[in-house]
Amino acid sequence: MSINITLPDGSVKSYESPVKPLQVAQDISPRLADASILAEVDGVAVDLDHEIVQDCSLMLHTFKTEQGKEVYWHSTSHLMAQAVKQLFPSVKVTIGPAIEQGFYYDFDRDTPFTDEELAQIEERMVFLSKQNLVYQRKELSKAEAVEIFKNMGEDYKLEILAEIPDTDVISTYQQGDFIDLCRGPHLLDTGKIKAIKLLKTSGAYWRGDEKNKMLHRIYGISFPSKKELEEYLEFLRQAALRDHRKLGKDLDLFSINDEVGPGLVLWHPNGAMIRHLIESYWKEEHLKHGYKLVYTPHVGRASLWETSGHLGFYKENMYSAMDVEGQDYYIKPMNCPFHMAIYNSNLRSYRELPLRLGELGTVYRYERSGVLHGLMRVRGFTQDDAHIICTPEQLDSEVEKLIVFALDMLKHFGFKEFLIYLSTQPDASVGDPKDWEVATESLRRSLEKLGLAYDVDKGGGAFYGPKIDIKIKDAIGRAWQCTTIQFDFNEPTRFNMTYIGSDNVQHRPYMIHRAILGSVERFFATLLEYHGGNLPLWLAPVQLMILPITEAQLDYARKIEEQLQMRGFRCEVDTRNEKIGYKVRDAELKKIPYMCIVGKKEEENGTVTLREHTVGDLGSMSLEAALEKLGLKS
RNA sequence: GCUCAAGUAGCUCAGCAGGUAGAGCACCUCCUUGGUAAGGAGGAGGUCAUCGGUUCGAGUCCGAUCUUGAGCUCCA
Repeated sequence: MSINITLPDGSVKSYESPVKPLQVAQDISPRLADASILAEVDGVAVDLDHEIVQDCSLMLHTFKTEQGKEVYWHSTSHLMAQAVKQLFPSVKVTIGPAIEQGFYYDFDRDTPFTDEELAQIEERMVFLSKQNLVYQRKELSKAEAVEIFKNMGEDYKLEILAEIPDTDVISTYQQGDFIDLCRGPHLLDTGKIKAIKLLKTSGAYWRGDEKNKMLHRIYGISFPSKKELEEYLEFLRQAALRDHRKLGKDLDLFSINDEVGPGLVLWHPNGAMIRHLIESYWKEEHLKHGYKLVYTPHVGRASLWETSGHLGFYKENMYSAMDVEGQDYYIKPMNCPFHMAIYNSNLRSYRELPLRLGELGTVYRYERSGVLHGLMRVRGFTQDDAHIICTPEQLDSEVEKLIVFALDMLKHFGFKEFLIYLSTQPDASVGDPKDWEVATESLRRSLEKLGLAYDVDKGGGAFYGPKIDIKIKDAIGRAWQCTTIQFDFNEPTRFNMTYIGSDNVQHRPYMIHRAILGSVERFFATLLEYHGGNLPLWLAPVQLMILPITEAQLDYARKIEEQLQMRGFRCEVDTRNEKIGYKVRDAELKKIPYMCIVGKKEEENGTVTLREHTVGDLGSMSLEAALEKLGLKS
């Protein structure tokens, strides 16, 4: 009898007796064996010492793959739990999964972990990793597992066990004196974990439910080499430099003021200029794409919000009512009811559809104080909102056009990587199941037709319709949701929206609620972080700073300024009585894309010397030549 | 909202066994008129988040409130 193992490249290795993935790796190359973390046998993740007894396909994962990292970090979280239990025996362990970047483990104890304790734990982890403790898998019955964790007094593990069917086989992993309930797989031994860093602590509710006890969470990360850890820590430092809150302060773009109120943004002149440029571009593009721009009020009567349903399903996000001559008015958390009202202001014909109503609409939502975050999460923000009202026949082409429009617009701002999600019907939802089917399929068809890769978020749609979300990938890998394309089966019915078809009969239109940038605030923040504050020329609030060498060139500098302004460039003259090096440094720190240096030589020759931000001197040239250079970049 | 941490000059931060508040940068004035990332001198600027308490005396200790940060939960 021989066992044939098919490798990912299609080649087959044969063995005469049962074999472990580690041995197969060893036979391919010792380096692979050393780097391997787990194996996938016929698509099932297993430990490297799992015995293969029959023909199968085999794939080995190293730290390079997602699964490899996940297992590596998961094993490290066990190591951390072991260290914590050794140092603080009275602490109870709960759960400790791998996350996107690293891992965490939640512990139950009275006080949070201090920085000193963190260092202590880290030290113990390093000590334990050097012991090369083997992660031993054991399979047992539920009753046996309950017995073990009961003796250990690990109540949380018992709670998890209680939810597992009695007949299931339970697995535990033990390294040294530490045993944990775990499905696995895991690393072979703790020695594989070479570089460890515990990053931060925080509170976390047991099972993520705020009614439960607050546990103490420790976040950490680990790598197979010190070098990789160093690189990661450097990456974190770079991320901090790109934080839009820091850039916003450094570049004087916006502020949030205590007295004005948390989550309410003040746009300073430079930030406002960038926003103006974004919005102008947005409006132009929407007009080109057949949208009609509208403006709507910031408040509306209670009855409007009753009709729309917001007072029913969105009330906890709305500010309390204000009294106007005995009537309740609410500040708007969304723009849609107003757009619906515009639609309903006339009897509509199918000839008018699709009707695309767009607005940069400022909305106010109550956000719990703990969730506010710079411009990413605020209480007053402007959505680049639009509602597309169309006939069922127009649905596909509208969705398709919309996706293309959204991606084109995001690309224009420099973004290159996108994550696309299709969210389907949740358990609790309104609308005809047939409509859900039609709408979801329309979304899916469009994505497929455009050849876009997407993930399905099953049951992740809004209660009123399925949606497509596009998230932008940051230069440092973080994803931020911008575009959302949502079907709405709720409001057309609630507002009794209709159109007269060619058959002279009233029909209910389809309605798509969409935002491409999402909110101007969040988009602005993402844009800033993505470019690290070095905005492309067309978005720079000041595109060019004119720097006279001495005060003698002030007049010449002003003349250059005038000519540049005439040509539509945003420029300023640094008139301060400072040396050129000082002014250059200042313009560099302000991340102004270009500098125009004018001294005696330039004035005599009627030229300018151009300098590009972060690049340096571009040499002397005529103003025309300089303009041409700038024109090409804009 | 919850847990923990923090709030000192416009910015970045120091200060403490409780004894009249400090630096650098930025700002203002003067000197310097200079060639691509900081020339020099001087000056002004703070009810140490707010309110209350302990104390002869509080930026420093205690409490409450507000705000910020890291998370949890929730979302554009």
